[in-house]
Amino acid sequence: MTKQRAVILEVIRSDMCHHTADEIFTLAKERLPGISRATVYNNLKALESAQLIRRITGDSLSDRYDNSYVPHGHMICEECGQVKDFNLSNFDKQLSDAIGSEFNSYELKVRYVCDVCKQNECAKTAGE
Amino acid sequence: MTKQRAVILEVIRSDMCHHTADEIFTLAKERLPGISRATVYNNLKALESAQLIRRITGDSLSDRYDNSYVPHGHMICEECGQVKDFNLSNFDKQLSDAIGSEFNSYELKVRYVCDVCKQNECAKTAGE
DNA sequence: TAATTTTTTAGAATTATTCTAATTTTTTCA
DNA sequence: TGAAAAAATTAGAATAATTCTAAAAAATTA
Repeated sequence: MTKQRAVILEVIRSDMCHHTADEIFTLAKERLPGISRATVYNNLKALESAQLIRRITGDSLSDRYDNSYVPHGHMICEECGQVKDFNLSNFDKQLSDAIGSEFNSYELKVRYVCDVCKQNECAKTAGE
Repeated sequence: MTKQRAVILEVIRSDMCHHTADEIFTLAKERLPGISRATVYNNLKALESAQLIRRITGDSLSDRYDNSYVPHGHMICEECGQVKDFNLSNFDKQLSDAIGSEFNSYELKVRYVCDVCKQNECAKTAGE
């Protein structure tokens, strides 16, 4: 665990946001000005192999990183892009039944419009 | 519906594979040698907006396209990369309950090892 | 401490995708 | 039908995320 790796992990754990590699690079740079982009990418990979974080793909152009390795759902607001976590009870069992096999992990993303944006939408529509 | 768009849609519908944009470009080129990459990308977007196909993100570096717009699960073998479809019954209800809101779509990917690869793995292990 | 291994760094290279501007095709409707 | 307008296509340049490379630095081992 080098100091670069420690800082990267701290950045990811410091809030509930699901940051992109580039955001993590920027945040890590505040504490370790000399850090290089390649180091961030290398360590994100290493941390995922070590099951300390989880990569979540496909929300935007760039991948994001979750501070928990345990699979769970992500709900993504289509208006503001905010990502929240959620859980389904007994989902592992349900999933292995459905695919007829054990599995290693899953990724579940739901696209919706969050309450705040829903209100704004109504406001916008009403104003027209 | 231009002839380029028709060919792209045919390519996607011609088999059960979930092709990448680049594969679709190559396959479309066989039938329409002058077709351009930009046309493929433009039309994949247009076809998705028209709800005729669905983009699936994050399986590999490049996005893939599904010949059905209706959300369903994808099970991805971690060894050979093959993608299969699967369904969960009553999943829509379960999902909206879990997130406490209606949603627009979801994406569910399960990583596992398919039967064929599982056997090969055993064979490999046994041979060592 | 010396030797070896691992990590980091800066920047080049690669890959997927988007953008641009010119051209072609399609559509509209007089 | 045919001129005008709108939409789609093309080739290639531009962009953005990520990976690669080779040299330097740091950490580990003996």
